[in-house]
Amino acid sequence: MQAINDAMSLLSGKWKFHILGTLIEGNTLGFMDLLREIDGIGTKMLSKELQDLEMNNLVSRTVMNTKPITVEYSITEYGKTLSSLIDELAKWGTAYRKSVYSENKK
Amino acid sequence: MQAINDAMSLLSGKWKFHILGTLIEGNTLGFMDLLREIDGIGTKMLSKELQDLEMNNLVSRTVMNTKPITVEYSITEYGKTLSSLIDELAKWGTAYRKSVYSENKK
DNA sequence: TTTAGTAGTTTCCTATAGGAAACTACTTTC
DNA sequence: GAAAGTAGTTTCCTATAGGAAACTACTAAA
Repeated sequence: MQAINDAMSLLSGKWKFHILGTLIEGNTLGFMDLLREIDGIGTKMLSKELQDLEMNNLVSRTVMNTKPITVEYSITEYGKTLSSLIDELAKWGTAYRKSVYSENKK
Repeated sequence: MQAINDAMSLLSGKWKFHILGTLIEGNTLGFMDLLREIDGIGTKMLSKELQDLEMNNLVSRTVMNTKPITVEYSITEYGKTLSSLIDELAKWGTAYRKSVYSENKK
């Protein structure tokens, strides 16, 4: 059960799963891409959470030599080990949403 | 990705996964059992989180006709649909912990 | 030279999550 | 009748998570 603590210490917060999920399906995205794709997140949180994820080697950050400067975020090989977990979370969430919906129809 | 929001709205907080994991492996436990098994949790949080989980039909609460009164908490059938998710989370956490350990040995 | 795009950082604020400790209430045992 | 066990609730407090808005800094296009 301590393992759950370890996992959640990296994945806690409102946005981590979102960011990871978006990067897993989108492969590489810029800062603005993420800001647009992740509904409701602001620049401060996105920046901070990306730093967290980068520190833990779940996400890589590459500054591109372009004008204007662009930055590419992508999921690392290590980050990909979370794919099935995030898939299951999303699947469960979908099923839950459906069950609430059918409940409300009664 | 909205599905992740839905899932996390039920599972957010420091203790939900712990409680669910403990109930999945322990089957039925009393309030004091949970308090003893979940390291660090206090009565207030345990009580509040159990109420949340019960409201969402993930955990069932049964008052037993004993003296002194005892209450049995157990995972519901619906709650069991989270088993594989929690398993994977724990597995991932274990692997992560091992990788940090071997990193520190270098 | 002003506008718009890139990628953030900083400041200020508030809501809430969560902890510690004390308390209720009831019963049985010592 | 005091202590210890059941299962919580209540109060008080603080740390932090997270949001809004303004700001930096650089470049290209208009």
